[in-house]
Amino acid sequence: MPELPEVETVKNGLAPFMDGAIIQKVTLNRENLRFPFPTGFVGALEGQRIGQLRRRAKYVIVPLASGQNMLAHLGMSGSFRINNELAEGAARKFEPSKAQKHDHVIINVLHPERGPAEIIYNDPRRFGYMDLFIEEDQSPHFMNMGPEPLGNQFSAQHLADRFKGKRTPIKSALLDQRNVAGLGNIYVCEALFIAGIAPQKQVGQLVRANGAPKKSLELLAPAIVNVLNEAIEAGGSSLKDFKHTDGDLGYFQHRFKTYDREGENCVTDSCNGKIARIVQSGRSTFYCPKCQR
DNA sequence: CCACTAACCTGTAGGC
DNA sequence: TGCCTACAGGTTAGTG
Repeated sequence: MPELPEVETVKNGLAPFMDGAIIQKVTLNRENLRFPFPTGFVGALEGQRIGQLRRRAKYVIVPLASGQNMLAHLGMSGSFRINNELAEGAARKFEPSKAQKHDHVIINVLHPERGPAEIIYNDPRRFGYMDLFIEEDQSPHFMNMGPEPLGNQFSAQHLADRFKGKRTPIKSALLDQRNVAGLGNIYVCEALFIAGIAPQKQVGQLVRANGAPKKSLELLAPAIVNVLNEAIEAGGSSLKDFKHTDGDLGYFQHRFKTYDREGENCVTDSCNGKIARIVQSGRSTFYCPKCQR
């Protein structure tokens, strides 16, 4: 599930309980998720004071006083939930939460203001994973990764540089984390709709001979930024009060213009087209064949 | 290097 | 109710 906006929301939901807290105990209910936990994983975490949580692409990063960082990728179905006495509906005195199916990791933290909490990672499909790293640019997870779409390294020109002379369909190119980090199936469909670009369009066709981005590519970069920012805002509104984060972090409702709307009317006023679904490199693409060329 | 497929794993929705 | 198939928000190993 989680793409950049969801991971940002998860990070923001965890931060009030984890930033500045001490990790008291880490429980692994199995020895691997998608990959084995790294050797010494529990020892590297227990006893550490946590710095300020951050996000890179679809990873939540937990900095530790030791200089190491823990990272978590939620895969398709990963989520965190928080058990803390401040959370709505929780017992007044902190007590361990009832175990649920697919709870794989439990991190007990003690926060100086919010007291003890359990941070529980649940992941039915186990496509998620956790790892440790010291330097971000030396970690294999980040080494070849493209820029943050919400950072200042990202622009239409950056995409033009990556796309020049290539014949990859734009849909696949935007899912490729080396071009731009953090996009997934939903927000790629949404951004292409906003920019009016057909998902099959070959990326080289969006670049002029002199290497400058064509008009539609100029529209795409801000479309990506806007789609992500709006989704983050929608997720953020569900977190306004951390007392309501008792449930899962990782899933929130958002209205999409194309995603999962096969056969429905295009939302563009002047368009009488219907949203189509095609399959590109094994994944569903939703788009309006009339608006997107 | 490029483009595509299969694979990882479990749950759920829909057809019959 | 049950059985079967298709599909799900991500990544990566392998193929040609």
